[in-house]
Order: sequence, then structure tokens, then C-alpha cells
Amino acid sequence: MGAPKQKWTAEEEAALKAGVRKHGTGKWRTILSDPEFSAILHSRSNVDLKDKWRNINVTAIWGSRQKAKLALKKTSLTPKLDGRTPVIPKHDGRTPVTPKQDGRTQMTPKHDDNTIALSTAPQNDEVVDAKPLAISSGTMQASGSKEPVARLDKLILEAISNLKEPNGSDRASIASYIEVLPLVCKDRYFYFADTINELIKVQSACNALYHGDFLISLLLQKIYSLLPLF
Amino acid sequence: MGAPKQKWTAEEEAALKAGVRKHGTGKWRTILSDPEFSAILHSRSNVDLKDKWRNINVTAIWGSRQKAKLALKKTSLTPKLDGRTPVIPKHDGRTPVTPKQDGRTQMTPKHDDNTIALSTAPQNDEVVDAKPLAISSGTMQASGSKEPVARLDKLILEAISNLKEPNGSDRASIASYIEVLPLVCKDRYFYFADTINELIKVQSACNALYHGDFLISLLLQKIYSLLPLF
DNA sequence: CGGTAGGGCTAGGGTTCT
DNA sequence: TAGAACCCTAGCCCTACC
Repeated sequence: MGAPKQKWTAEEEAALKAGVRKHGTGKWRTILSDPEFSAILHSRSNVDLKDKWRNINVTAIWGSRQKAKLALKKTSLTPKLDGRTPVIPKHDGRTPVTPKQDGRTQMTPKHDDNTIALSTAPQNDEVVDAKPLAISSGTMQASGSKEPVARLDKLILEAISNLKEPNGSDRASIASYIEVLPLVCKDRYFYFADTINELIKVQSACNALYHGDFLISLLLQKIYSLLPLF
Repeated sequence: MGAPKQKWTAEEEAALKAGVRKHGTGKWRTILSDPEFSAILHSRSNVDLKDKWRNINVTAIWGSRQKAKLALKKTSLTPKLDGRTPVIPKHDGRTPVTPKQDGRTQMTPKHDDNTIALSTAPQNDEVVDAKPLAISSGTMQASGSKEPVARLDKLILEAISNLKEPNGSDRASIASYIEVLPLVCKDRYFYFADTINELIKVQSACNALYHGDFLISLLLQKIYSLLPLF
């Protein structure tokens, strides 16, 4: 009787996504204060936003895993690196070794010591040969973890495979799948918005090649080129 | 995130408590400068100390009146006393309208009498035999979540090891460490049995480090008194 | 500036409800 | 049972006030 449980409406969810797109994740209060969204989200708290965003991502991850049954296309660029040391975003026994830097200057995104270092780096789109590296993987955290979060490249492949349609998938479908990225890349300030924009661009440009290996290659290239940005 | 959140270790917490005992509250900078604690707390700022102290007190106060967590387990043994804590003006991150109101009932106060003051006078704790702990037995919870309990055994070990003294640690020292337990165990009564088991194991394994059953009894007793209902 | 007190916020684990 | 919505709180950050 106390809490009726307010279900999120499509409008609210859209506003949330737009808000994240505009201000970034973790800026719940900011989003809520933005007059552009405050009207729609007036009955939500910053915590609600955070929780909802989490649910959205969790769902996305699971969705992709569920459909993972589909055999991946044997593409020429099938990543073959396995047994890679998973990156673990969690910090367990962090010993007090690092004094916190006080001069809180710019938020220079710093890599964690245990993140993968992508040496490729440049956001140059001219990358021709998609040579997937072990992007991050990172386990879903010990407890109850069945499997490590799918590798980024696998997720992409999975998405492409599953979305495969006679005449190609539409933008929304792709985006739906790609939404999984923020989760995979979180902790690195890899913003969802940028990814989506970029991917959609790629898609538009290669609409004809849709689910051929070539497109996959392009997508992967794109993803990889974006990763070093954080 | 630049700063991954440094969780306070039992050692740090103990140092903080000792520092407050020695210099008083509000003397964060002083505590930090005290060579006795500076080593342990070197990665903390005076503000951190202040915040941690606040958290400790808040949880301590609330811990006593904490809601009686469901005893769960279909095992009838314990009557399922369910209740909500009367919500008090606590300002968490939520600021929105809060259309939600939940007037739940108060819990049935069994007996909330913990909050033992270990820092000062020793209470007449009659050494009780570590037998009455056979409370909820079954909850083995075997595989799976072992994480939530946060390694109670390690804490104990840590305490005993660190407090190790030529002739054994005195009551105050032990108590200082044990104080941390309620924080770890709170709201997780269902793990209590496991906890006890862990303690017993520790007792067997580290027999040389403490004063035998006598001390363990004290520990158990203390834990017992700190855990609300049962 | 340096320090403390106190309000506020987010992240993440938990819990409740459906 | 899973998923969505909601709760709890540790650790930090921000601002006001000396």
C-alpha cells in the first residue's frame, strides 16, 4: 500500500536517454534539473534515474546473451583471442598505497592499471584492417557470475548476426543492440551517445552491405577507433 | 571514474577510532598528523576521517533499532517478524517530489540493547561458553554468495594478528576491533551461523594467536550482544 | 588558504513487488 | 523465476562558515 510502483513510461524513458545523451551518465541530478527534461521526469528522483538506467543496461546485456545461441558467422575476422586476462573493474583489496591526489584538476580520464591498453589509438577512421584486439572483457563480478561479459567484438558480431534480416536491420534495431556498449565500457567514461552516433553513421554509409563481413568489419573498426578516446 | 572508491579497512577504522579516543572528535587534522596513525591513514584526508566517523555513528545508532530482518528460511523456527523502521528524516540523494509515502508500521521492538561502550569501562562480561550459538543452524547457503559477509574470518584474523602482543591482546584492543563486526554483519543475520562457524574455524587455526577459548567466548559474546534480535 | 560541519550526490548492493 | 522499481548507505564532493 505504501508504494504503488510507478512504471516508467516510454516518454520518461526517452527523456532519460536523451538526458544521458546530453549530459552523460552519472549526471542524474543535472538531467533532472534540465528544463528540457524536468517536466517529463518531475515525478522521478535522481536515484530513480540512476536505477532505471541500470535496468535498461542490464536488460540489454541479458538480451544479447539470450540471443547468443545463434551461431556466429564465420567471418574472416573472427577474433581468436581467448583466455585473455579479464579486466576487472572492481577493486577488491585496494590497499592504501595511492594517496589521493588533492589537486582535483581536470578529470583526466585515467586508465586503471588493469585496463587493456589499446595501442591503436587514433580516432582515425581510415583504419582498414579490422584487427580486433581483446577489448575489455571483465567479468561480471564474482558472485554468481556465470560468464564474463561478452567481449565487445563478440557483442557486435552477435548483434549483427541476430539482427540479420532479409533486407537488413533498421537503425533502431542496431541501436538497441549497441546500447550494450556503455555497460561494457563503463568505468571508462565511454559515452553511449557518441557510440550510437558513430555507429549509425557507419550504418547509413554502408547500408547496402548490411550484414556482410565487410560491414561487420567496419563496425568493429569504428568501435575500436572509438575506444581509445576515453 | 578517476577515484574508484576506497573502502575503509578494519585497520583504518580502528585507527580512526583510536584517534578519536585520543584527540577527540573534530580533530581530524590532528589525528592525521599523529605519527601513531599517520601511517595507517596516510591515504585518507581529514575530510575523509570526518565522513567516516559520521558514517560509523550513523550506522551504530541505526543499527540498534534496525529493522528486524526477516528471519527467512521456510524453517518455521523463527516467527517471521517483519517490520519497517520508522523512516526518519534522512537525506539521501533523493530530492524530488516524493509522491511516495509509505506509512508502514513500526517494528516490534524486541530488545535493542546493544551499543556497548567498549572504549571505556569493561562491562561485566561473564565469560559464557560458546555454545548458545547454535541458533539458526541450517543456513548453510553452501555455494554461491560468500561475498556479502565480507570475509568475517579475515577480519577476525586481521584483528588477532594485528593486535598480537607478547602476552596477548587486552580486552580493549580486541573490542576495538570487534566493533567493526556489527557493521559487517548487520542485516545479515542469516549468515550468522556461517559466521560462527568461521569463527570456530579461526579459533582452531589460530590457536596460538589468542588466548584460547576464553577469548573466543568473549568475541562471540560480543558479537552476540551486538546483533539485535534472536 | 586551512579546517570543520553538514548538506547533497552517486554507485552499487539489496530488497520488494509483480 | 526474472525483471523492474525501489531502498539503504559508504564514500565523496560541495559550500558555508570560521
